[in-house]
Amino acid sequence: MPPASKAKSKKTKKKAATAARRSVEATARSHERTRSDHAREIAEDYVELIDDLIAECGEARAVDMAKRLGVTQVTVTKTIERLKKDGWVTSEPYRSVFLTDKGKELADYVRDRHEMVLEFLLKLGVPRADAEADAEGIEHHISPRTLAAMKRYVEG
Amino acid sequence: MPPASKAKSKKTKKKAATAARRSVEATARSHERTRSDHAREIAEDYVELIDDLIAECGEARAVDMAKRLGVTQVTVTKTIERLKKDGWVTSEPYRSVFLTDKGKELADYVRDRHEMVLEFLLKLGVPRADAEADAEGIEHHISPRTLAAMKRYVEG
DNA sequence: AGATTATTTTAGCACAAGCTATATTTTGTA
DNA sequence: TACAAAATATAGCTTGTGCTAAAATAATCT
Repeated sequence: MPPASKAKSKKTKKKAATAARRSVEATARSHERTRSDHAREIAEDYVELIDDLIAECGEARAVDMAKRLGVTQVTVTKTIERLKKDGWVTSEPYRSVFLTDKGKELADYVRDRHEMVLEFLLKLGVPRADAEADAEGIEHHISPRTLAAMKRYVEG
Repeated sequence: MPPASKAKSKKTKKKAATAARRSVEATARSHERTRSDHAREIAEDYVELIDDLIAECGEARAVDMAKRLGVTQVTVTKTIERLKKDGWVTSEPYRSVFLTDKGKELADYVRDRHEMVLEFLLKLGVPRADAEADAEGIEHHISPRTLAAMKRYVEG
């Protein structure tokens, strides 16, 4: 549990400074992003997983996705419906799931980004277990420019 | 739009390698985390904002929170109810919102982490606008150990 | 082929976060 | 002090992601 309850003095001044530094509009904008991008994050996770499963097993079946994602197969099916609606995947009843071209593109991008973030954290000195866990969480929020900066750090 | 459609060759081998490297259990575990931590993220955002508003305006009112978060006041009210239920804040009808001790602790932790992540990205060479946007997204997923590594980088 | 097993679908529920429209309460001012 | 404006609350809807239980379909194995 992070909140370690220490270092609570002389905070007030810092607070005001922080708040003043960024415009209200910018704050609202980024929070808007945060809020509604949850669906996009899930799409990214699914699409990457589907691509993995096709590479490993030759096909992506709901039951395997459910196992890997730690959810029920019903949840997978429903989400797949959404992804289909949004043009990331295709699937026929009782058949496995395939990526559209758009979906493949996303999967490739997501995988590269994931690997880069992980490498970056490792090189930064984060223990492997934490690095893997954090990479899962933060990968969705890494902009192309931040990704580029990470690449420079890893390669440089 | 990130997926840039290039570099799609010789991916297949890499995919299998990636998938094999991490255990199925570990993957499921982290996805579980991803899924249900959305509520925690929102709590962190609200708590930090409430703390900011109290520091700036003397009190945290729903209408100001709504403005900053880019949502309606109704949404704020409902979320505040949830936060109250979870012990982060207190509030009386038609009055402003206050943090519990637990809420203050969280706010302090979150603010420090946010500032560290932002400083880190800036030092890494990410342009300010991107750094600020990305910090909002990734801050919730930074474990204490990754935070420590960032601190070392910034200070070292 | 037929029965069993595995998988997928359907139906129906909960909860969180979003919205609009409307009612209520507080606040500020003529 | 009463009235208008501002803020908050309530009612009721949507969407997305969870769940369980039960029905339908596909696969498998004598």
